[in-house]
Parts: sequence; C-alpha cells; structure tokens
Amino acid sequence: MTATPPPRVTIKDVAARAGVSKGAVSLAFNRKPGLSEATRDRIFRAARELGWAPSSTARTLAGSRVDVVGLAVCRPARLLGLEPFYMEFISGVESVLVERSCSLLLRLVRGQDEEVGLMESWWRGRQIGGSILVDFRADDPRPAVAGRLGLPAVAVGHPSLTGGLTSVWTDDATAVTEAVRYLAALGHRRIARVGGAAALGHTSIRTAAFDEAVRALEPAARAWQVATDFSGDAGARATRSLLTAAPPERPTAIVYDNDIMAVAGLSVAAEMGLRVPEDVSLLAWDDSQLCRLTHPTLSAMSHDVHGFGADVARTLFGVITGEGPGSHPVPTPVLTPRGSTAPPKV
Amino acid sequence: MTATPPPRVTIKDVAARAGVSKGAVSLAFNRKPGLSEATRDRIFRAARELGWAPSSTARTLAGSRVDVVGLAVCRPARLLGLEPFYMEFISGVESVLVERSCSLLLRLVRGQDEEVGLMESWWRGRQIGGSILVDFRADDPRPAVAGRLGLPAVAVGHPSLTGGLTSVWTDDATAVTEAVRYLAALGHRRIARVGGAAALGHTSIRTAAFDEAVRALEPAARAWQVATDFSGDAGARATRSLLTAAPPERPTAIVYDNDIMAVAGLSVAAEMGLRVPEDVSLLAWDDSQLCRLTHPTLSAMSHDVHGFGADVARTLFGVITGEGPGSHPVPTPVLTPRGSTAPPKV
DNA sequence: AATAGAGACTTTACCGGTTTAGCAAGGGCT
DNA sequence: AGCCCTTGCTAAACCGGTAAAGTCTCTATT
Repeated sequence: MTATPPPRVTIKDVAARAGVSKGAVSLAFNRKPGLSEATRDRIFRAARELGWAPSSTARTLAGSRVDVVGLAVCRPARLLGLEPFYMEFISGVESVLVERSCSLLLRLVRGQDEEVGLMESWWRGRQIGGSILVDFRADDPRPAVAGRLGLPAVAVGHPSLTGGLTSVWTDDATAVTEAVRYLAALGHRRIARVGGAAALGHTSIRTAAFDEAVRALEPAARAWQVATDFSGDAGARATRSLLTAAPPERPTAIVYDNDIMAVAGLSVAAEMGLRVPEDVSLLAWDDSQLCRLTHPTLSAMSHDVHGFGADVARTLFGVITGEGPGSHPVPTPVLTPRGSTAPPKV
Repeated sequence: MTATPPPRVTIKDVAARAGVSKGAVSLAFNRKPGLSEATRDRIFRAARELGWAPSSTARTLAGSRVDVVGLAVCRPARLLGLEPFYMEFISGVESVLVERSCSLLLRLVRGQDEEVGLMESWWRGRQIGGSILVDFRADDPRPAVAGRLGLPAVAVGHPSLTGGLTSVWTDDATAVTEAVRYLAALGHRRIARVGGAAALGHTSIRTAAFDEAVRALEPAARAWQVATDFSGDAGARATRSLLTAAPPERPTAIVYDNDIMAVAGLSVAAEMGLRVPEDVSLLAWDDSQLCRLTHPTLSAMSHDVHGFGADVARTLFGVITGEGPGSHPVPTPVLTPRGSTAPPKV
C-alpha cells in the first residue's frame, strides 16, 4: 500500500525554527517540566507557523500513549445495518473520543475467536491503547484474555458476566420487571417476551427477570418466552407463532428485545387481523426513532444509547489511566408509553 | 494514555530464533527476493512459534505502507443510528479491508470543514493510507483538498460531483426514471417524491431526473417534490402535507429517498385513514430489511449496499496502488415490487 | 587464472518521535 | 572561594520496523 508521500514537516523542522533541540520540542508538547516559559512559547509558535502536530505513529512507536481504541462487533452485517442501537452507541463513544483526539478502530468480526485474536494482535502490535468489549456471553473468554494481556478494557454488560473487568451496564432485570409490572397494571395477565439471541448474557438476565416478574403476579398470570437472533424476520416468526393460538391461549401483550422485532411484530398483528393495542399490546426496547414512526406508535423501554456509549468511552479512559476495576451502572431504561399498549379488550 | 506494556516480541527475537538478521526477516515477510526457500521457511517457522507479526506502527514509520483507511461521516448521530444504509455500507467496506488486513478508522464529524481538517491531519500524520469520501455536495471542496495533499481517495458519488476523483456511483437518474415509469405503468399520473437533504449532490440528481421523468409522461401527469433531512420525522411531515389535499390535488403515489421515510409515510397514511396501496402507493429506496417488516410490505428500489461498500473499498485499493482516476458505476437499483404499490383506485 | 556476476545475507542508516543521561550556567550556603 | 543544587537545555540511545548499500561465496565466462 504505497502512494504519493505527503509533504512532511517533522519535529526537526520545528526544533530548527525555534532554535532548540528535538528534545525540547518534545518536552513542550508533552507539557513536561524543564523548559522556560519563553522557550515553550517560541516552540509553540514555531509549530503553529509550520502547521506541525506530533505524529501519533512515531509517538506510539517511541513507547508512549496509543491514541486509538478498538471495538470489535460480532453480529452478522445484515442485522447490524438494521440495529439502530450500534450506530448510536458508536456515535456516543466517538463523541468523547474526539475530545481526547482519539480515534476508533472498528472491526466487524464473525466470531469470538476472531475477536480474541484481533484484540491480541491489536494490543501486541500497539495498534490500540484499550478496547471496548460488547455482547458478553456466559463463560466469556474475553475477560481472561484481557487480563492475561494486560489490555485495558471496559466490558459492556452486567458485572456477573464480565468476569472482573470494569463494566458499564444497564440494569436489564429491573427494566424487564418494570415492563411486566406496567403491562400487569394495565390488566394483562398473559404476557409474552420475544427475546434476543439466547447465547447473549443480557438475554439470559432478561429471561430470568421476566420469568420471575410474571411469577410474582397473581397465580393466573401466564408467560411465554421465545429466543431469536434479533432480526426482524425472527421477530415476525416469533410473533406469528405466539398469536396463532385462540384467545385464551394467546398472550395479550408482547415485550420485544429490540425495536426492529417490535416493528415486525406490529406488522404481523396487522397481517393477522389483530388490532394493536386492543387485541394485543406491544412493547419495544431501546426506543430508537423508529418507535415513533409506526402506526400506532410503539411504547418502549427507553434509554439514552448515545449517552451510554459516551459513558463507556469515559470509563475506558479511566481504565487506561490506571483506575482499578469498577462497576458503572447507567440509568435504567424507563417505560415510555405510546400507542401500542393499552388494557386488554379480550 | 499509558497502560501496562504488552509483552513484546519483536523482529529481533524472530531473527535471533531463526539465526538470521532483522533484514532477512523483513525480506521474508515482505515477500521480496533474495532469500533461499530454506531460510524463508525457517523464518516463518520462528515467527509462528513466537506468535510474531510485524508491527504496523513501525512499518508505517519506516515509510512503507499504511494499512488503515479513513472514513468520516457527516450526519447527525440521531439520523445515522437509524439509517440502515451506513452500517451496511461500512460492513461491506470492512469485508474487503479484512482480506488485506487493513483497518477502518471511522469518525463522525459535524461539518465539512471538520472533515477536511481531519483528512489533512490523518494524511499528514500518516494515520491513513487513503480515504473514502461520501455525501458529496455541489462545489464540494474535498476533491481539491485530496488533490493538493496527494491523498488517495475514492469518492462515493456521481462523477459530475466528485471533481475528477476516482468515483464509485449508482446511477440514481436511471433508477428514479425507472421508479416513475413503473408507477406510471400502474396508472399513476400524480406522483410525489420525498427527497433527501437538498444540499446533497445525489439529491439534486434525483430531483432533476424525477422532474424530467414525469414530464416525459403524458401532459396530464403531475409531480410534487419535497426536500427533507432524511429523518423519519421529516418524512412523516412531508407525507402529511402531501396527503392533506383532496383527491384530485393529491398524489396517488409517493417515492421516498430512503426506507425510514417510507416507513414513516406508511404510518402517516394509516393515521390519516388512507389505505396503502389502494388510496396511495408508496415506494421506498435502498431496500433494507425494514421494507419487509411493515404491513403492507414496502415496494422499494433495491440495491446491494454491502456490495457497494465492498466495491468502494476495492476501488480505493486500486487508487492507493497508483491506478489513475476512473469512474466505477455499480449496478443500478432495481425495482422490487411488494405490497405498497398498486394501480390507483381513485 | 583472473574477472565478472549472481545469490544469499548482513550492515547500517533512517522514519519521527520519547526519554535518559549529561552538561553548563547561575544562585545560595558555609 | 569552594561546593552543592537547581534550572534549562542538548546529545544520544531507543522504539520496531524498512531499504539501500555492502560483504562473502559460488559459479560461469574469457
């Protein structure tokens, strides 16, 4: 991969122009002591005049900071494109990286092995200074790998899943419980949940919490749960199979693990001639803009995904600068009622 | 940004283990002539045993290739998250980068000035070996900047917009024309288009093509066009204003510039008590999975966004390796009829 | 037999920074 | 006056590679 070399101005040019040595320029730009005010000023002026900024490549090689953070996402491209979650999350991460003039190295991987290998080579090759780890599973290998390598990482997921890594997480259990209670308060007693990928840790957490929350209702209450792959198609299939039963055997409310599946569910209900929310209530999760674009609008468990990403990035900087492991909960999603939920009419 | 240093194995270790000099290892790993088969093998074996791979940072500094390509995207986070287009595009780009063990440096910027500055600093700092430029506007400054810097770049957009840069583009004009002809063939004579951001070059192209296509129909045909910001909200507003008029003054078909706005349009129609497709036909653009999740399903101008991204990446590699400027059209979107289009009943 | 040339490596000089050791000048203290 | 600290800065080594020039050994040529 070669190309026209860019016109280069290096630290040497700056040093020459300021009449000092390379070392002095380096000291100035790293705000280290040992330079007089006057010299420092002269150096900065020279740099400004030459339009120079230290090369992050050279800096990295010389063994100081690495101003790139890594993120590997492991979901099929087709789903990713559709999931409003990730782009918003990434944009949140970016928003704080930019402040620190850091960049995000993004890679879509096909499996955890690939991700682990990538982390290792990124870290050993000093390509990244730290990493964001998402989509935790039970017995996830990544905390061990990060530990072994000494790779600064923050895990996006409940502490019970992230094996001692610093974690940033939403309280899914509480959120699920709130969702169930809300539907119960509306009068629903037959509640279903169309969950995400079963292998994912947060899915298990939600599944357990959902079970428990429904069980805590009166004995007559009934629960269904289906696992999917987060795709709209899967959401549609799950909804179809839940709604085919005759009324007493049919849920009157369905909670979805993301927005896409809820949208799909809405369309399945229409296709089956069921009215939303009269015949069946639907509750989405994440609350992207999509929820306000359907008819009826979708009630949803709503959270600030952008802010979530920003928190994750800030936490990562903490880890990189040596903070010990910690657990950082972000605000629990809150219920945002819209047009797709109502008391059951059946 | 400091942290526990990774346990490092360098080219020197590999050289020692293989009993050769650093130079030999470098020759082997760059597939350059001057080594015997036997030595080459010994070197690779040693590297494998030590788990070594050349540090891309050091390589970059030493003045050879830079194995990172840059992409700056300039749209508000809120929209980006929702646009299935970008993530799918990125995943297509990635798919090609991975083969060449290249990485993608992604940055969300707020304006073109910021983007231009970013490109300049990325390139001068040798952070990237080339760049993908998207969202061209009329009189876009980026071709000039890329030219001045000698930055290898590929422009995603019609050659008329990309000022001599190598471009990869979809033939929007033909696609729009096909969309209009299809609707006309169904019997529509009052056709509207809810377009994207007016400042964007491809929006202008579609707008002009739409006008012309409708004018080419019989004189009685009528056209409406509205510009938006690509958001679902804007799409909903535009649709609402188009559909409030009484039948003779109301379009019987609406073409949207992306999927999100079409989904929003669908819900507006429902909210206004209009049936789709009986009272109004809706045609989406891009054809993400979303189009199959609504009820009725959305007819759409469909293209392979993932493949598009892959083409762009491949083209960029061409530019980086010195290919002269060129124009690379990708397949024109094709009409995929579904449930949201039909002959007008009014 | 002398010479040239090719093949297989090694040496060495960078790339653009950081960092440590060292040094000269000035000030305070005894 | 002599000694020890600071302060402010420079010189040189180093990070992990690449690339050009140099060395050595063989074989082919004249």
